[in-house]
Amino acid sequence: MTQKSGIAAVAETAGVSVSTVSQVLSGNRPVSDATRARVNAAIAELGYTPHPGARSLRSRRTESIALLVPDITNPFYPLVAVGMQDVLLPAGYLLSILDAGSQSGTGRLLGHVLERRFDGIALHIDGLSDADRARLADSGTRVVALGRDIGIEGSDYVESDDAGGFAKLGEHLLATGRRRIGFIGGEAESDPSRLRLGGLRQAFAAAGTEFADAATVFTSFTRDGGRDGVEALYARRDDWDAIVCANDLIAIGAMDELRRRGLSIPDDVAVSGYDDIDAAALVHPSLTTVENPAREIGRTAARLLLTRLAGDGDDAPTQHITLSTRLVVRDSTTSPIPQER
Amino acid sequence: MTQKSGIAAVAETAGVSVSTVSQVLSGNRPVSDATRARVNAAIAELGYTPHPGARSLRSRRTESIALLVPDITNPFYPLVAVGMQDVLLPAGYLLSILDAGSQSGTGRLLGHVLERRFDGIALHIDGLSDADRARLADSGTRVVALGRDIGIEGSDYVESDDAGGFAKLGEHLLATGRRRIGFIGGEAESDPSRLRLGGLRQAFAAAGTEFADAATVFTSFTRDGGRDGVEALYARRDDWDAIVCANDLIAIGAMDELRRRGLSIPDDVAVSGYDDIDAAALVHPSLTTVENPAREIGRTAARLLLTRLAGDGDDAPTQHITLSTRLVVRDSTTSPIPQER
DNA sequence: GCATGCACGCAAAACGATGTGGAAACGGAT
DNA sequence: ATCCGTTTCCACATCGTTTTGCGTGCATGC
Repeated sequence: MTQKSGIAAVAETAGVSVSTVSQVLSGNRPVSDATRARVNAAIAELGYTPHPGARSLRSRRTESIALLVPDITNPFYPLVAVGMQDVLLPAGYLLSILDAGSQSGTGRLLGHVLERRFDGIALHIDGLSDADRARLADSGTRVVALGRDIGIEGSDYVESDDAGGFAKLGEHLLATGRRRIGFIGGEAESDPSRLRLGGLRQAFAAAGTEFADAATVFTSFTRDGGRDGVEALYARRDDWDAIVCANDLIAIGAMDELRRRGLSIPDDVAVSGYDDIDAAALVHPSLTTVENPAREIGRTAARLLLTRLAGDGDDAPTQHITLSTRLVVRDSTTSPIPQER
Repeated sequence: MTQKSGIAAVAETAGVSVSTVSQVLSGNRPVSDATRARVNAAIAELGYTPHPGARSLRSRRTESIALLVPDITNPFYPLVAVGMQDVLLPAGYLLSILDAGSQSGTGRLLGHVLERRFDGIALHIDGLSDADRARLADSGTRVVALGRDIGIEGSDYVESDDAGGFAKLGEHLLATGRRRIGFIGGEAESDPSRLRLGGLRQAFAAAGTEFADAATVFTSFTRDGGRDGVEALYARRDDWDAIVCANDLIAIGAMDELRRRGLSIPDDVAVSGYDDIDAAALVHPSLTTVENPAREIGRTAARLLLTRLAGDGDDAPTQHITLSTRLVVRDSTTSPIPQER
């Protein structure tokens, strides 16, 4: 008893060759029904599982995909993950969610991720350094970007219509008489923050309304960021009548801080967010926000990756998909000031 | 130009043998400083990354660990993940978060996970079927269970002192005069639900107080579960003065449904949760709950796994760590009924 | 000057799969 | 019976590492 292991053991108990077992497994070549049955019986009997290392060594594929997010405790990202999994699992891929811990943690984690040779990587990262971009590009790994273009040759991306959503938000603020608007963005000058602010400006421009130029501060996409943002804004002036935040977590943090300062929401100042995470409907007052179709973003990204992985070609042109967003008006912006002209 | 790839290419440009390169990489054998320097230079020049498949093929290790959770959109789990990552990343392990989608999704995902041959698996799963338990056990993979014992030989587990937390909660309810208490648990008869309920009963027993035997219903650990739970409870009787929920999501769902029925919280009925997720402080009224040290659970679990993986022995006895919990009293249980005796 | 011991490197054998070129077996047509 | 085309299976090379067991060359102790 030579105690073979792996596929060799299966081959032995089935009384066939190693390659035949492999054929049965992969279906790459036809195998007679009788042999196939014997092989399958042997596999079941031994409880055999192919070794993924050996397999990927030959096939250069791992059948697994990574989702790299800046902060898994932001409830937006788990939804994206679930969306991706909706599509990937049925296709036989395993999705690994990797948490960079923060925007700046990306670089550290990227090394680990590339080493693992995932077949594809979905990135929801705002500030990608040039060095990291280069590492990604010549790793040859398929990349799909979420939320913004990542600037890598041949990598598709899917985003939400941030500008459109904020334009609708702008109209709404306008209609309720808000004029002195502060904006709290996420990590330094990140594209999403700018895009969102742009939509807002555009709405005011379209209405030809005078617009006390939105003061903007950049912090981080967290509750703490929201608190800091409010402090920074009120250090400049204290007559804001609306504070627009680049995501819901910031908005919730901002509300904490505004309340601490004795301001009433929405009577003194309106607050709005972005994403429409569950908590947006739970806070008091409930938060006006723009719905960001997280799960659909995940699904779409996964489909883009699968398409690229299947037709293993760089042939197809880069795809860029924009999902529409929806304004969700709640209490944090509604009640006041229908006057002024 | 034979165009070697991988370690062989590195060996060639450094002018050493393949094994020497491997030695430099792993540090398993001493290498002279001069050679080490040349090898490292070659590695940098070629941008070489070891192939993880080939590596794991020989070494039988993947340096990656999986965390399997029932529902990644429950904010409790991302915190656990972050805690694990705190410990694992510095140790050179990559953590993959895998979402089973639901308690029942576990089995489906488990196959995928075992195929991938992670070095270790952290499981936060309540109802593990016997078949799955068997698969896990004879996969030989190191397993650490979170929240409860998983019943696998040699697998450690870390849990929170659920019963203790609920005992404190019980005293609190008692002190505020609550007597007719309903309990909404998670997935059918799951251990955590029972444990938590047990702590509650114990507190009442200790006080020698008459206790309208807690009616219990089991649904799922989600907001929807909370709504269903309230419906089920009120189908039995309608004079509850407190509803204790097995986690915060259930509690939040329950509050939605109670409010829909025109009941006032906490005046008509008190509501409590478990976990102390962010949302617990955000809902209105803010939710009394028991703090579950998610991040610390993650850290502890990771340490247990690492210990097992390092001293590759089944020698050490099974470890069982209980983390203490803390009652967090907020508005959802406080105001009313300090009378009666 | 000769055995002895160290420090370094190397060659070669795994590890467990995939996949290609052929060989054997089998029929059907001539 | 011979020939030819299919079908079905196998041997073998290959993927990129890790890991032993051995050579070297050099300083050391006598």
